[in-house]
Amino acid sequence: MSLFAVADCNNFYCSCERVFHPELNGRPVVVLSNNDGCLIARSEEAKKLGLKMGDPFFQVRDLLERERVAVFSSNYTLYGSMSGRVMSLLSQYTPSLDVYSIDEAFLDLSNMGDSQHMKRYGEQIAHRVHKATGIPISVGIAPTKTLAKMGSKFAKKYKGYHGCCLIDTPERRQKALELFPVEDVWGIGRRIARQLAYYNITTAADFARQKESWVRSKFSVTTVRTWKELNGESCIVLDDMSQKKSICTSRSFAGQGISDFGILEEAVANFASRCASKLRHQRSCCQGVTVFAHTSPFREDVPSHFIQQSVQLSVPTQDTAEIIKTAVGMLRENFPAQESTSAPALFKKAGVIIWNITSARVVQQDLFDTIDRTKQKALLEAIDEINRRNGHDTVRIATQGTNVRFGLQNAYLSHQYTTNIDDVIVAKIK
DNA sequence: TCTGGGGTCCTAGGACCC
DNA sequence: TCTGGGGTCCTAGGACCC
Repeated sequence: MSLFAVADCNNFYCSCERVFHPELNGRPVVVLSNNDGCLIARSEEAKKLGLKMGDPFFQVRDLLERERVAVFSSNYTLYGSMSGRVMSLLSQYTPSLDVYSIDEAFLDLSNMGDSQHMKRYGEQIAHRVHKATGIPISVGIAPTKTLAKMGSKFAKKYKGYHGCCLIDTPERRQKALELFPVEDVWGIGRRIARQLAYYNITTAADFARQKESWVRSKFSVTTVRTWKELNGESCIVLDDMSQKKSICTSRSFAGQGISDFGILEEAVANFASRCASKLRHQRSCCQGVTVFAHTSPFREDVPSHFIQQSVQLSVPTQDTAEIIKTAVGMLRENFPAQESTSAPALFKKAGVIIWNITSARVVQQDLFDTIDRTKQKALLEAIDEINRRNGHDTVRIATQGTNVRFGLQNAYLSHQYTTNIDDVIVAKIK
């Protein structure tokens, strides 16, 4: 009999900031996206003020000030490091840990004894993680991942669970399903929830009660799997997520946007370089490269422009220079010619995606290849090593430029408490 | 004025082949 | 006027996730 736990960090980014600002406990806190664009994390107090996920910062700024909400720019170095601490602790409680996202992981608890003891086990996990890292978490335990996710939401909502909700018996499952809105089920998004509402299906129990053939006829196999999981049949398998099948690096640009080709080219070169670096980090090569750039989708007063082009390379590569050259080449081909009469396109966001990813060990050679791949590999390894020691982009390709003119806006950035020696908190003893 | 970033899987439809 | 049938592969777009 299968049994899974999911451990979910509560309002993770906000909790990370609070670890180093304990005075913010009990107060509303929000964390902003890149460029301080919109809200991507809210503490419970902030949620109660009516602040929504994705709210544009400039629209809620007055409210934030009025309610004295603590505001932070996103600090991914800090969150990544705190996530590592949490995951490392969780791994001690299971033979098999699946890290699902920066703030969430599944623990396989199958064949680890009577499920009745698991309630206590889950509480221990929650308690230990909180005590050791300062991050509060919610644990859900059930025979399927979808039910476990449901459990973690109950554990988060009701303090009485002491951090862990166990949904093991059919009776408990039925009760939980009845109390749970179908749109909150893992795997049911806005679109499907709307269709279900049309059939008067509003709770998870309503959905679970339907016939499998009906679900199959109306939705895709993914939704059928969700339905099975709600009925206690475990069928969602997470594959290894450490080896990405596509890698994307993209940014929005602060302010008006970019109209100058040279600056956009430099940005794209840097995105391509980051992609190549992530690719080598997971010891892979890619054969597909996509570049895109577009104007703001929110502005109707200026001309909109979308650039997107992909290409398949003849030989899989992990070379920074080659990926930059490919991406920048496609950008140049598609960049709109400036007409003196009209205003230039203001590009607000751009990015590079690499795909068709394979292991670096088995690269299919091309008969007509003109590059000395062995020599190139040695060069890349040397560059990665220098950048690893001295900070990334110490050595870079000329197209990447020397100054970051499209720099991020992050006015409310906290320190690198856990990864930079100069930022480590100093304790004062009185 | 100011609206994130990075992924996965599924499906429909077109291209192409015999 | 009538214009096969079946299969595979690829891709774009949609839906979902955090």
